[in-house]
Amino acid sequence: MPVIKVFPQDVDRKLTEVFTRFGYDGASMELLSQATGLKKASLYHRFPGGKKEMAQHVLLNIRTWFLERIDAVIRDPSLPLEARLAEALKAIRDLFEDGDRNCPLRMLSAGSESAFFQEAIAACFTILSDGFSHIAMENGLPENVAKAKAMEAMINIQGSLILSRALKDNTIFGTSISAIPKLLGQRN
Amino acid sequence: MPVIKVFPQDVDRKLTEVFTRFGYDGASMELLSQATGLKKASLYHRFPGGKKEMAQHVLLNIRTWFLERIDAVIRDPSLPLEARLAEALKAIRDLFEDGDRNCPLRMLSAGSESAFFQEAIAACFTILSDGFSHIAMENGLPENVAKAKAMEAMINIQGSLILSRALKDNTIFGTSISAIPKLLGQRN
DNA sequence: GTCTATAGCTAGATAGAC
DNA sequence: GTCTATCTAGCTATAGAC
Repeated sequence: MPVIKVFPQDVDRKLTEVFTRFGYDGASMELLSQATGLKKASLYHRFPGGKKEMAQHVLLNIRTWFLERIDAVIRDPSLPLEARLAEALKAIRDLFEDGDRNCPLRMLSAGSESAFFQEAIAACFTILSDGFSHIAMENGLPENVAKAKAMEAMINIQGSLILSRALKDNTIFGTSISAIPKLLGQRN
Repeated sequence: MPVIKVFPQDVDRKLTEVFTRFGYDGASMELLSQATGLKKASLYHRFPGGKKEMAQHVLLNIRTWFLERIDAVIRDPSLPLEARLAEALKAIRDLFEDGDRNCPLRMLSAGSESAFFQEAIAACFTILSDGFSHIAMENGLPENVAKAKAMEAMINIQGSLILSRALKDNTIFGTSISAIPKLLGQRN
């Protein structure tokens, strides 16, 4: 009989899912308990700080995801430049399920504890921004232009996701993602 | 002694403010009561459907705002084309307080009743989209291009607002708004 | 480490006086 | 039309058995 019945990574996945779908205020302990299969008292055992600590933990996992699936890929010397960006964008499509899934960073950046999460959220966006900048500079753009284009790419991702979901049309998201390589100076 | 102590338009403003700052789930009846200066029972007298009806009412007001401050301005024949767009963009800067204020449409598009509000939110975005398209076509762009550029402009507004607030840098929002006239085919 | 049970509070919502 | 007072259900969080 194992002591840990539910694996931490499964709990993490489910917590992320609930916060992403319902936001911080909408993610009740009851929902989090049902999704993870752990009773509320068990969740408090793993996260003594309660809901706030769970969300913070989710944000740390997302940061790790950005480091592994974006930053590391974009700086992987074993891949050609175009393939690195293609893989990073593939990861982003997966993260947002081609427009079906909300952005967890955005969902946690609103709500009653948003100030508490601000730093962790900004850190994730900065990883992405630096990655896109790196690509743009490798594509020959000067640093200030590369940074502006990287910001534009992030704006397109966030904005297109919102409009895709508001207008129930995922092609908005798909089109925006497809335009990013050219935006970052990639020549076809 | 007036029967109505608090004017409806003041109540509407405060309700909008609370929903915009805290989102649907974060906007408690207590917060809404304190902000409006009306006790909870009085709010229920004005909005028998409770919080859901208040948010729906807020969305109808926003739709009116878009019709008056965006649609009417953009189609105002007494103004030159560039001035119409400039005034509409000024209204948008005001609406979002140059990046300090969340988008009420976005804040209501997430949360436990998001499906209920979806149609009203999409209607507002459509007014803006049609207005931007109109400008772009008047600037000589073909319809399909105009529609794509209009969508891009809305994506830039929503995305830049999110990143401005996440990174605490309102120049992101300002820069994106400034770029919209050129995006919609305006020649300087 | 997980559970049942429950405390203590706040949520949305209502009754009825004025 | 607004209020005080209150209801019930849900919330976050904890105590203590196993």
